[in-house]
Amino acid sequence: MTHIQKRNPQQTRDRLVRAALDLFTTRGYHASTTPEIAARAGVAEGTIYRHFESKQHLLNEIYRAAVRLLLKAPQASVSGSCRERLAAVAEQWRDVAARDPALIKLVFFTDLEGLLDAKSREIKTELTQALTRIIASGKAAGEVRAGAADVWAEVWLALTVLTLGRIAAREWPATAPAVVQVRDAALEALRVREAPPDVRTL
Amino acid sequence: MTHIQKRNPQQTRDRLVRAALDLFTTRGYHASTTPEIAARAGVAEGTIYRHFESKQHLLNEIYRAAVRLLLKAPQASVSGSCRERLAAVAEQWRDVAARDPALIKLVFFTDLEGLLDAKSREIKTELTQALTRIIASGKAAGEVRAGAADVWAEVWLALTVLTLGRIAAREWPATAPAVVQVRDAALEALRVREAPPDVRTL
Amino acid sequence: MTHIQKRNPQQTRDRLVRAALDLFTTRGYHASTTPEIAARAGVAEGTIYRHFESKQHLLNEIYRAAVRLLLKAPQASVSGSCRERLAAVAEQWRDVAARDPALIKLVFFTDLEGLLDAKSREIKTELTQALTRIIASGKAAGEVRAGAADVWAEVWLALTVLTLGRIAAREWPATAPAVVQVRDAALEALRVREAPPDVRTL
Amino acid sequence: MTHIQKRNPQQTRDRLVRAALDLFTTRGYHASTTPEIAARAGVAEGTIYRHFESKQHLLNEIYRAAVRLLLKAPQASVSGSCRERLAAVAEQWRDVAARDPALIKLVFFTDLEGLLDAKSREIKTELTQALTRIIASGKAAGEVRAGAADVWAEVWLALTVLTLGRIAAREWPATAPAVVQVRDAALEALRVREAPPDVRTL
DNA sequence: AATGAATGAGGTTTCATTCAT
DNA sequence: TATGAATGAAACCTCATTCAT
Repeated sequence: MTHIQKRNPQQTRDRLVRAALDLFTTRGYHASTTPEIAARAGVAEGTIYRHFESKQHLLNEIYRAAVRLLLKAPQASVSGSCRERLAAVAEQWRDVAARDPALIKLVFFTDLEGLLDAKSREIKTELTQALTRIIASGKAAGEVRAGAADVWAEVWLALTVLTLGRIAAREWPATAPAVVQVRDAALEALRVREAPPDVRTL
Repeated sequence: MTHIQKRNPQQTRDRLVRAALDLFTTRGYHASTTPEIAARAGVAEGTIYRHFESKQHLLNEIYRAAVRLLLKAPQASVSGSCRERLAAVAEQWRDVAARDPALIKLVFFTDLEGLLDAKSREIKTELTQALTRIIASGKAAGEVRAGAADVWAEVWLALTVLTLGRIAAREWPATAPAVVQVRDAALEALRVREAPPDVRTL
Repeated sequence: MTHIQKRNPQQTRDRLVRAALDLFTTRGYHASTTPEIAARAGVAEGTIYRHFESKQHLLNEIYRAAVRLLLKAPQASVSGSCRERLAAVAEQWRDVAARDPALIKLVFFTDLEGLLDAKSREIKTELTQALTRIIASGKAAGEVRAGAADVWAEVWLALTVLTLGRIAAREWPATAPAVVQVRDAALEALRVREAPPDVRTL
Repeated sequence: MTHIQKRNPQQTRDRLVRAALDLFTTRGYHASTTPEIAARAGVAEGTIYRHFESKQHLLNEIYRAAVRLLLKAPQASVSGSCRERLAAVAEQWRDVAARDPALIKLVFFTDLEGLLDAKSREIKTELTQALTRIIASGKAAGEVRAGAADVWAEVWLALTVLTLGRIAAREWPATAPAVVQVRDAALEALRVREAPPDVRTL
């Protein structure tokens, strides 16, 4: 009667993560049911609970993994001018959006109000903080227009996310003219310049 | 035994709309139950269905009313330079955000994936179209930087919405420096200038 | 599709209480499922939750009602000798056992470990306390053998409950010789005598 | 990858029995899950089913072992007066209660309604029968008050079990005054006397 | 004999909706 | 129009049991 599939447990977990990610980002969290998730992963419903404490824990684990992936970009980009560093982050994120749109949708386009736990909320703020640090250093170097660094971070993020959303939705290819238009608009908004010649070296 | 409240039917409907709006924008649609909505409106559960076909119809009616309200701003602003018109729209929307934050949250910050009907999706596109028209006219007048008008509309909207969200969340007062910073950034991004002197008039 | 039964809500509640009482005392709490309870009450499963917060609350409400009923006996019996008062309690409880065996089974023969809430545990101790008070007054009057009153209460209760169980199980009629045998054994165990003549009156 | 513990199979079985006994008597049968039992026994979930057909079989085997142990006392006590024999049984059972409270709890204080199989129910009746035989012989010798022997057996058992419960729960030490009080009350209830002088021997 | 991932029936509970009053 | 008890499908989750390893 019972047909037990033997599989590498990591494999099962991965299938569940993928199924949940896809459903959460298309239907939303509440509209994605555990039977659906299990069916899409090709496992029994109970199997979900051998790998995750609850549906909400499943969401949070996926969410944190996604944010952690996005955090790599600003964390890796430590050298170069502010402009170059922001460009590097945007480029890597566009790659993610093209390769795995669901990740982008989960982090930036899914309403997770009241579903994220403390750890998830914390890592989420790290994202804006990482951007704020890049811009703050750019300000110190005179590359950025006057204004609060965290606000500039939000401005840049809002416009970058606009692009990511279209790429993730396959509405814009990653190389569309609109992508360049928005990217330049973001830099223009902050008036991020190349580092000016260092006066002291003269 | 049953205690029937005699009330102006419009009043009852309004109370339901307000209750639903508040709940949808704080808890989200799925997490807001019809018993809760009725309780907050001070009516019986069944009363909802005297005024709305279903919970989803209720949402759509509220949504359309909200978008219609926001549409007033671009539709009213028919004269003046592009810069002036955008400024007028932003100002009116900031007023809305300060006065009735839930409206802003519903339209711009609530995930309504799969819940909106055709009519709602249609009126939503009217919003960006109205903005696009303003910018297109600005482009014709040479006030806006090169680039697709609908993309500029999205850029301006993304930054304006960023501000509205903070105002609606009571995180920024409508007159905060950050509001000015973002507003100017948006205009700078599009490089929206005052109308240049009309050569033909010389 | 849906067929809504209109009934007096109190009636529905009573039917649920009766169904749950019967099932809890025959199958046990855990083995009685909510579908079974609803079916036996002739209502839909969801109806349970309009009347009780949860299955466990349902149990506790029934439990307290049962104990409250049993408490009436010792509370009513305020006058007379200790022997008479205990006899009165036993008689009333035997009536309950004959009339509504499930009540007796729930209070004395169902394992409710970990299922009773604080209020229920509290009212349960009132039962032994009420008995202890009767015996303590008997001791003061010299009607009861030496020994801790609360222990005598437990002894009397153990033997009375033995009888109640058989009556409730319909194994003994309320008037069986065994009932008399155990009742007298209980009184003998405590050596509950009629009140001796009050020396002071001589 | 799988780590197989090599152990004496009897040892594994014993660990499972102990774990189940402990859990069944603290949480109850239904509230004790097989994963919990396995965890407490330090074995894998599946291992339970190498030693027992099912959870219910496990319960029944434990139950019968427990009753068998308790049966030793009345079966061993074949000589002496009725009073002495009952005293011997009680003493041995008090030892069990002090040494292994779970056994006492399982047999006398756990609701096993609907869980015991025919064999278990049968051995359980042997317990009262053994007591009944002791009392019947006492009656024949004129040591016990008039009344049905099986009822006296139940009376004596009810009071003895009262004591065992308190000892098992560590609420009374085995030598508490209350223990003596209840023991004597039981004997008094039956009016178990020392054997009267045998008239025929005069 | 032992493992433990997988199963799936079935548990409790929620909630949008209905309809007799 | 309003009520609110009733409905029942369906949600999330548990857990005794199986079986490939």
